[in-house]
Amino acid sequence: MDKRSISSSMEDYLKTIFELGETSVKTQTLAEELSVSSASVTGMLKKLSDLKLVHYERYHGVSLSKAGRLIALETLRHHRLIETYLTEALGYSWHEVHDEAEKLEHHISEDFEDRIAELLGHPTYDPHGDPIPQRDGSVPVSLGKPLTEQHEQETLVITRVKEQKGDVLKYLAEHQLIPGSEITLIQKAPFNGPLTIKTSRQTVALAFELAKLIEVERLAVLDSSS
Amino acid sequence: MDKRSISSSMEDYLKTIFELGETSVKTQTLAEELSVSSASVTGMLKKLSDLKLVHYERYHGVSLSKAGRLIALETLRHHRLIETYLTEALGYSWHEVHDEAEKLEHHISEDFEDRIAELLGHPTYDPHGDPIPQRDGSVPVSLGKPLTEQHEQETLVITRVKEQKGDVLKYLAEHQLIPGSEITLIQKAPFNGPLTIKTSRQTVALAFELAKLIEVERLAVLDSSS
DNA sequence: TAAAAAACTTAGTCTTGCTTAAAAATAGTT
DNA sequence: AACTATTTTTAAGCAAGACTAAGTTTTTTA
Repeated sequence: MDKRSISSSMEDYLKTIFELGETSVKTQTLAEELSVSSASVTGMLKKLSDLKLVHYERYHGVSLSKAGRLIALETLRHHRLIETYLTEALGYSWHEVHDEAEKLEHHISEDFEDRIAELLGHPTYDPHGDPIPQRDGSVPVSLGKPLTEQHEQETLVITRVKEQKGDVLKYLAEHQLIPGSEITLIQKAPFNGPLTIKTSRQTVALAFELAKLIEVERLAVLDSSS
Repeated sequence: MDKRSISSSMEDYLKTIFELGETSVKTQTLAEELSVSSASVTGMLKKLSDLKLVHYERYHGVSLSKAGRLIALETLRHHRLIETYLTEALGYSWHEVHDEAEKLEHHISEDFEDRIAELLGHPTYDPHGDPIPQRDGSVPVSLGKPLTEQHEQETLVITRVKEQKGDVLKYLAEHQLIPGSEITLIQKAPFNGPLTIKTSRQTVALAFELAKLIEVERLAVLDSSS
């Protein structure tokens, strides 16, 4: 109940559990994601469990409780609002915002949150196309599907890029692979091989693992009525 | 040398030592200012001394080293730039900015600092009239003198209000007692009694201790040669 | 289905920054 | 100059959050 008793560290754990999926999350996965030892994760999960923020059963993974989910969403909202604000108001490039937001998300007040949300016109997606959780705990839907699941020759619009690493994002931006861009999937090499993509400017080949992180929507459905 | 090894707590100590005066600062004074026990202060001073950030002699107070002073100024620069930014860009009132800045000052990057400084036109004073240390370590001069040192009947301009408490600041703002305002010192009661002040709107009486925190400049010197 | 491998937890430490209580040094007073 | 009062420091310990090493439990594999 008392939000003041939740540390930055706890917020990071809760946020990460949320991001790793609605289903049960394993100790090791969390450890890797948070760059921390498994033993540290176990220790923290016990603490979060005592606070009723997670459902945790020894040896069997963890998932968020209702209360924990709210804190995760709040933290994620901070993160994504800050990323949006840095981009829109302070002229950051999208590959520069993650680290700054990662620190600030734990230290802004609700008042600050409200003010930047207001100033940005209550955005629903951040510069990466990630949905921004709303104050009421709802999360805007993401209609896009991974690029890897699309058919060849289809014309698509990028809706989201689920990558965090600055250098990768910089590379993608240099090739116009950002939300809103129109692309055509030229070829998918077999055995999870690279995907060849045509942008407005050029043709690029993307590793399967990277393409999986790019979500797209079909530009227009033309084969059916109207 | 490695700035990453300086904690938020250390930054607060250094900043506070700086604010408490160029001269040697006592353990107890620091303890009160930081809301911490004297024993904690002693412990931290030993650590800061090992890092060569302060000159500390047991039982005889502490002062900043050159390196410590730079960190204090950097922290103070963050604080005052953030206060200015919150006021100018996010519509905060001056009595709301302190607490927010107090948290954020430890967590913004140099990049963020540069961007907001640029956006604000490299300001030299914050909304309270406090000088904003510059990146090179210089501090803009403050020419004002405490209201308590002025003569009666003098017309003055407020240049600085050295108060932090939100409720007091709110009260002062409601009476136009903010930097830039023109006032006349009507009367100084003897024995450090209250001061009577005329603003553009009304006449107010201020406790001596509060008036001491208000710095002013004479509006114009008319008695000497052009 | 039992042995080997992998994943997870427990136990014991470390660091930071804080606390209280007791001891030591400085300052003030007569 | 000595005694008391004040200030400061030392000592011991706590809580958070991390670590390593060792011990369990679960899963995989033969």
